[in-house]
Amino acid sequence: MSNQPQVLVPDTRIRILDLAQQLLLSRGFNAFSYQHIAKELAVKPAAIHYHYPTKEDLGVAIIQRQRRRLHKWRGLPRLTDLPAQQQLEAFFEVYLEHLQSEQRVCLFGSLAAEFRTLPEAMQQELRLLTLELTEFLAGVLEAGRVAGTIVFRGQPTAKAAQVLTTLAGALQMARVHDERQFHMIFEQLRLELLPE
Amino acid sequence: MSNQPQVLVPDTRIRILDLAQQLLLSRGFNAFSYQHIAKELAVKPAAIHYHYPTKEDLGVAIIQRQRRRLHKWRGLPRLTDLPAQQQLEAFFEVYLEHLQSEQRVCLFGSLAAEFRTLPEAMQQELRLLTLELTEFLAGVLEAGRVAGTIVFRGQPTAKAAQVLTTLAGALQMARVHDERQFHMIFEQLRLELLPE
DNA sequence: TTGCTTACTTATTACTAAGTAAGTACGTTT
DNA sequence: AAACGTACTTACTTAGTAATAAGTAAGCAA
Repeated sequence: MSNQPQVLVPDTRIRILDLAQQLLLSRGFNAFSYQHIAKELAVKPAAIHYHYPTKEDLGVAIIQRQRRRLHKWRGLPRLTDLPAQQQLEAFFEVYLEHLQSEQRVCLFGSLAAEFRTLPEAMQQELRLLTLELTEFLAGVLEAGRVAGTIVFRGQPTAKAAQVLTTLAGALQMARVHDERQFHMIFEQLRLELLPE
Repeated sequence: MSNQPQVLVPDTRIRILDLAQQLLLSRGFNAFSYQHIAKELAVKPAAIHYHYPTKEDLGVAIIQRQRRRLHKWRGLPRLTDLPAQQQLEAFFEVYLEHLQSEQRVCLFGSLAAEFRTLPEAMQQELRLLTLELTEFLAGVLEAGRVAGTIVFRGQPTAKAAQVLTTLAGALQMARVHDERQFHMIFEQLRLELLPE
């Protein structure tokens, strides 16, 4: 019996997933390889295949983990106890973190462009992720409008889809240009949704 | 001297550029190869290298042509003679054509995701293209607000950047889901900018 | 201690990528 | 008729790609 933490070096399986996600976000799914991962983690490419037999498996695992994280986050009392406009602020905060993280793109923004080259299972997972995101955001927007703290015209679902694509697009803009472009778009969004 | 049109079969150079753009838009820059183009055009890959020595040259040529088309379109009297809100409608029309064209993505939306894997010259061209687009759209929006036909809050440049990224994101959304998603976002945009 | 599992490595297969050098067919110019 | 330029093809190199098969070292379980 040892009181040494068993996970001083985190599970290779998770380190692979973390790095793969990082590479996916910064280069796209078709522009990273098992060799990239292997080199960085100082293992052989075959070791990656051991944990994720095919690249499709790896891609699906990345999206599924993000979906699990969303489900968990969405249900956190720390979040659900907040009024709608603060839930919206918290949601925006996630995108600001994406911006800071030097990857500057979300899963949707990263995978949508090469969508047609993705394995079917990844396409399906990505569809689910965006549906769940839209559904969540639409709920927040609707509650905020009822409470009089969030302002918009039209259907909550339509507005949610618009806000989501704008945020994804704004992160892409930040990558092509710089942070200032993102903040410009971001503040425009806030100005319209949350006027004091 | 023949009165037969010299370009019954269009220049291979142009056919390559057309097909490469189509492939770029539908699969992304890293997911198409000279072999794809060669097979489709029934020539050898080396023939593509003859016209575009490197893939970077080919990519740059695609973006530059799009910039030239924008410059030309922007200056057309048929467009410049219109009032601002109809210029905006004409601009929207271009994105609706993108949607119909079965590629369902614009150059920005296609290249932003894998931006960091692109050759420097392509990055520079893409920056120029988006700057020119934003500048044009900001002008239209400002004129429309002055004329009282286009409605928005904040700076024209900020609003233009927001509209542009929303349109790009909406096309990506259409690819991941379907046309209905695009129209939802698109109508939301029109509802806000052009209320009757 | 035997058997089995986990987590790999080594070595290889089959394929695709971009790019190049040398040659050729053909129409135009001189 | 000779020379030249254009637009290719043929044949190749170099470097990567995902994936698999076979082997191994360490640990646990009966």
